[in-house]
Amino acid sequence: MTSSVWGSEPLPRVAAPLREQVTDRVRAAILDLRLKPGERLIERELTENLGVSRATVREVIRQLAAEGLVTVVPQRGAEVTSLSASDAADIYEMRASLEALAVRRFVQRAGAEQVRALRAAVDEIARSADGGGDHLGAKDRFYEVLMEGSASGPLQQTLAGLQARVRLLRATSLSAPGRPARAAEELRAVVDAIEARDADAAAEACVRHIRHAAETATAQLTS
Amino acid sequence: MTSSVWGSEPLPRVAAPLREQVTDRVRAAILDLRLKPGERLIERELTENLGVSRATVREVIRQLAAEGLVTVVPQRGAEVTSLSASDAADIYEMRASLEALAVRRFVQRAGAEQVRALRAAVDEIARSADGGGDHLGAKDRFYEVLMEGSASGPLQQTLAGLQARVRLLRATSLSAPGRPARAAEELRAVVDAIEARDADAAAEACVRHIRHAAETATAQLTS
DNA sequence: CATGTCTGGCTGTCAGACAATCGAGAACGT
DNA sequence: ACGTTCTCGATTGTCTGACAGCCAGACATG
Repeated sequence: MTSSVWGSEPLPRVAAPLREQVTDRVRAAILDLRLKPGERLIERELTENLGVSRATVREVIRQLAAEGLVTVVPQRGAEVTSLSASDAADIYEMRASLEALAVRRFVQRAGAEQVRALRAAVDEIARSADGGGDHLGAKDRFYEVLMEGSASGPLQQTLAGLQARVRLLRATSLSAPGRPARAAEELRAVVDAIEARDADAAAEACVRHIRHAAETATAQLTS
Repeated sequence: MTSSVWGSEPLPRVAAPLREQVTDRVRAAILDLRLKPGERLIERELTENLGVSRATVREVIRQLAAEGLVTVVPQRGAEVTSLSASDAADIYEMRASLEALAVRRFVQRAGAEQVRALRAAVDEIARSADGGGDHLGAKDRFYEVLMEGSASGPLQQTLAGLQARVRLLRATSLSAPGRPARAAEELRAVVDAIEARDADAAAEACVRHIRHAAETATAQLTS
């Protein structure tokens, strides 16, 4: 490959179109619960608060709708998606299946460097679990590495959508005492299996992790 | 349920927003290969051919991009997605996982009436396999019933996206001689297990079916 | 032949406009 | 006082027209 001279391939596209910056802003607002589930998104308000035209706002809303973060009701507009308990259960189950797949792909496709990065990420999570540190951010980095290494566009896209929706619940599920530490441990098991290049064990550990997350989350939800 | 008075639930939404009609048209064009993978979608052309404004066209494109049917390159516009062999493999694997889940949900949630409908659908597929009939349409109906009975919004949405992408390949994968008949048989096995309310067996049969489909498809692709 | 320049074709974004529709409150009849 | 109908403001759905910026390929130049 001649690409090794210039770093990585086609060029990761730096200059973000305005529409994407706006999408990110709104998505962040939703995930931070500054916009709460069920709340209506009025186009005019968004144009004013974000300083962009209505056309742009509408494209952004469609984008977020496709990600499942907002729900559009014809002739009434968009509101922040609020998930039913059964939706939540299904989403966790889907995540379990697909992340297991992602982990398998990681074992097949990732290089030694990426395995190291994943190990580093899980260590960071563990550190942030007991003590200080940006736990959410650390987890994000973990998944970033995982997706990068599994090298599958379709998987990445789909899982991103699922994860975003999980985060609509995460604010509650994370609050369970002691959960972060155990989560870190479960993820460590995944990485252990990956380092041993044991795809089956890694996938299984991954499923176990998400099942646990789902349990604590739904426990919070129904209480 | 009071809904039995008025037929089925919230109201299936009859008057489709123009945007959705257009989306359907373009999607159909892509799946029929009237727009071939790699072909560019020029906004102005679409506005003329479809008789709608550019704003509407752009929202449609974003929608299809989210479904994975078109790929947008910043500053260059959209083109029909062309899938790599590895993408195809991943998509089939994802489908296997998620449809297995859907089948499980169907076993849990579907009523006797829906099981009957599913049986009818698979019979229809078998009939269309050897002889005349709309094979594609029959399969669509099968999945429609399956999704309806599994009663999961997230699952339905995600699987719809995957299926659409599979169809980008299906024109080739279906051409394998004798494949329709065996596909019908595999699906019958799924329904058998469902009728026996054996979720595990049903899920397994489902995975087997999609693995086979994936094999014949990729065999065609790499040849 | 390699390099620099120009130009047409598209996309990205904006502003403003108008009809259709929904929801809530006002007006009404009983 | 209560249910029904009417009315109106708020919002979405869609269109038109416009303009700047970017990209690729044609063209000119040394």
